[in-house]
Amino acid sequence: MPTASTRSTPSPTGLQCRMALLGADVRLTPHRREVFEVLASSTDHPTATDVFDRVKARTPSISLATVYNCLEHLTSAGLIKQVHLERGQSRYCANLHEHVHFHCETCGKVIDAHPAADFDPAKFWVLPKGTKVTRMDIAIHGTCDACAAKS
Amino acid sequence: MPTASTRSTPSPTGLQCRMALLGADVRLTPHRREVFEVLASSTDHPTATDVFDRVKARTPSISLATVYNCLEHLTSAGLIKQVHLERGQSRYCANLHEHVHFHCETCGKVIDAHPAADFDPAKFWVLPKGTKVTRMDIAIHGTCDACAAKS
DNA sequence: ATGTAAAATTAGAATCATTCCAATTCTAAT
DNA sequence: ATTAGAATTGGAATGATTCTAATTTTACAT
Ligand SMILES: [Mn+2]
Ligand SMILES: [Mn+2]
Ligand SMILES: [Zn+2]
Ligand SMILES: [Zn+2]
Repeated sequence: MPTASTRSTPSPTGLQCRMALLGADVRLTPHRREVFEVLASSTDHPTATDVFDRVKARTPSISLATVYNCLEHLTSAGLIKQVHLERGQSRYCANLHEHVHFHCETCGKVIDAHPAADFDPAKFWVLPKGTKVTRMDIAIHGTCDACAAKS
Repeated sequence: MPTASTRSTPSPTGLQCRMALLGADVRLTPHRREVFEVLASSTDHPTATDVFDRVKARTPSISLATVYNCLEHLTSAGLIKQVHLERGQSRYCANLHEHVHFHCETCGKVIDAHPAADFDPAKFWVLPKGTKVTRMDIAIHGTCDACAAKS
């Protein structure tokens, strides 16, 4: 008869699926789980302190240093993505599908934008022969629907 | 007969042409000229302290605060561009042609990459109806020709 | 030329996201 | 139960950038 200490986790989390899928090996501590859960249930690309505040609601003892640490480990394992806009604080994103970020310069909202079906990015810019491209970082700036409507 | 203090500037600088072209109005102080000259003769996207060091060679009395100030004024007049790569220090670029930046992750070099002739960026990502795009920020990461050859 | 107000320049202090550090606590395997 | 390695913690350190308040320079009117 399973006791509290031996019961298995309630259900495979998105995190576990993700780890299996990616063959990532990070120790899955309770804190890292919490940080991931917060991020996976956010669509607004929170900063480290945003994540800190949200995790704190459920785990008041966690420290900001640990949040930074968790975000760093989850990121380098490829389980989440770090997002940079201009020189603002780093934001984090749990969406692993190929996508870019739209930033509304009026309200500050950051939303995901996915590439159209027929999109091959590498061929649109002229690079010196021999250059190897590994990754592109694309941010689109403008005004979101709601803000555009207001003006 | 023109004296040293009244003689006109030797020749229209790139900066003056640029100002006329853009209808920009910034006071053209000697420091701002120097900062612009340094940038216009660089292809490596120097940081503020890089610019500081280079200007200092010709004008040893200039301060870092002034360099930041000049870069800020030139940027907001649209005479130069500020460049952001990940969370590194801001870099600056005097190339006003539409272009993106290639960053070699091995040697750190940053080079300009211009769009292919038939390029219309706005249509490649799916954005919510009503979104207005004003600008895109694109960085390409990888290995430059020289570094790729070495490995 | 001289005086005046606005703008530029300066050194140094302040800011603030992030990283580092050293001490403590937790975890997993023996 | 021991023990080594990893995670967590609070607080200090870092470093690019911005701010401040004093000084100097500039543009313009007298
Ligand atoms: Mn995203
Ligand atoms: Mn450039
Ligand atoms: Zn908006
Ligand atoms: Zn290189």
